[in-house]
Amino acid sequence: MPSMVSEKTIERLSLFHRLLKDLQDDDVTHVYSHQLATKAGVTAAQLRRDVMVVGYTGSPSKGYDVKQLSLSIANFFEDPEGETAVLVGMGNLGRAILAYFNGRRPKLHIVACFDSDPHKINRVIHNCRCHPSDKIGEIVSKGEVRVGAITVPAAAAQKVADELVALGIKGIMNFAPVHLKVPPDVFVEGIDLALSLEKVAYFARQKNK
Amino acid sequence: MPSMVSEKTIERLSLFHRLLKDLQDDDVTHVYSHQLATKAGVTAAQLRRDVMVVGYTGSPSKGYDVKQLSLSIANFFEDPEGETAVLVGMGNLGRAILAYFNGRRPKLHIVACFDSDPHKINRVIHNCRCHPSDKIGEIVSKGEVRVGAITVPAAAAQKVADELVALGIKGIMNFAPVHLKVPPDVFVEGIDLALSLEKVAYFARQKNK
DNA sequence: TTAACAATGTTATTCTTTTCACAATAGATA
DNA sequence: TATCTATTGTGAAAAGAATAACATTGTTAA
Repeated sequence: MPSMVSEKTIERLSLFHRLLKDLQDDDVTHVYSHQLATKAGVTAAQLRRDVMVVGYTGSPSKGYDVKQLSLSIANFFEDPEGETAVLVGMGNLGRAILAYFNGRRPKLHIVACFDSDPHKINRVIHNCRCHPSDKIGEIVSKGEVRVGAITVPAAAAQKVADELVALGIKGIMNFAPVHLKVPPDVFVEGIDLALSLEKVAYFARQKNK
Repeated sequence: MPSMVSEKTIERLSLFHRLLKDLQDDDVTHVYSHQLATKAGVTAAQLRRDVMVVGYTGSPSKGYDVKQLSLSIANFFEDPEGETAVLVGMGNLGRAILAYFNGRRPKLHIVACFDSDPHKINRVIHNCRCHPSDKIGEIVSKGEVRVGAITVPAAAAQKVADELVALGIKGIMNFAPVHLKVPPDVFVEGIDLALSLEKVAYFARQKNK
């Protein structure tokens, strides 16, 4: 792979991809950068710059061909058949995440989930049987899954992360409010709801003065 | 108010604040920038730079006084008694968010929640009675609440946002996968789980090559 | 008392990301 | 066909964020 594409750009491309799919559903065939940009909440210049990295090029008069650009982005992302993932931590948040992803279009499918609470073991929640947390290594074979989500309490998160890494997982969505230490070949996206809320509250206070 | 502090800095300060409270619970009285930085997953230089904005200054030999710095950050954030918020959308995610915030330390408390599904109306979930979505304006008086969370389907999100804005809300956590159009005096934090996951999957693929 | 040390506060530098600006271009119009 | 218009692709400039560097300072120890 040539150059490293920034996280921000990947996020936006993913967003554009979704919007383009929506447009396709509405049988729209062409779209201008500023139209798509408005939907995405970014500037047209930014969008064009992002589109550069996928190599697709539009027409000055017709704008972008919706289908072609969508295909180009998908091709850039190169995820063939839908990805699979595991989820550890079947609390309120874990179950919601599970429902969120396994409910809608099965782009990504959570194939196994885990919890340390014996009461939850073997219960089937949203098409997913719950296994004991300490059996991850036995149930999921190494290299089988590339993505994991952690929705356990903060105190248990690092241990879970270590196990996932040992399993060969290369990408982690971490909902636990702690910084995870992982090897450099593992990508961690931290989603800290309490922090986000704190931020919103701060700027909300700022705004009404 | 003097200068505008960046979102990133606010996030990190909030994180430091949390870590400092944990340290206080463990009766730690002093901490060095590099120690705290390690826990937070940032560099010491960055931490020191962030701490500058709150005006507190540590000692070259003892480092930071945990209690004092914590207080300084709290003071900088200037949220007096705990903030209140409303939540719209009592689906899986909405309920999880509700449990997440109303369960733990009641820094922020969700005081009212709403859903358009008649079956959910008047049910009490996690200490919160569910009201009809179209009655927000009647139940919450204008200016009473500054923060709102949106966990409704994408198609309904903008309408809900408009109502919240009319209510005088200045900060929104938006979990719906759409860009919200709001006046410039309203802050929106978009939390798009599908997008985050897409990003994690992308980098996971990148990492194992 | 003074020198050595280790950590801070802050300035300067580097790096990254966004915005600006405009030449190049494809189609529409006369 | 030639001209006009609106949009793209992209280099250059600007803005923003992270890192590095270092003078300053309080404490310890000889």
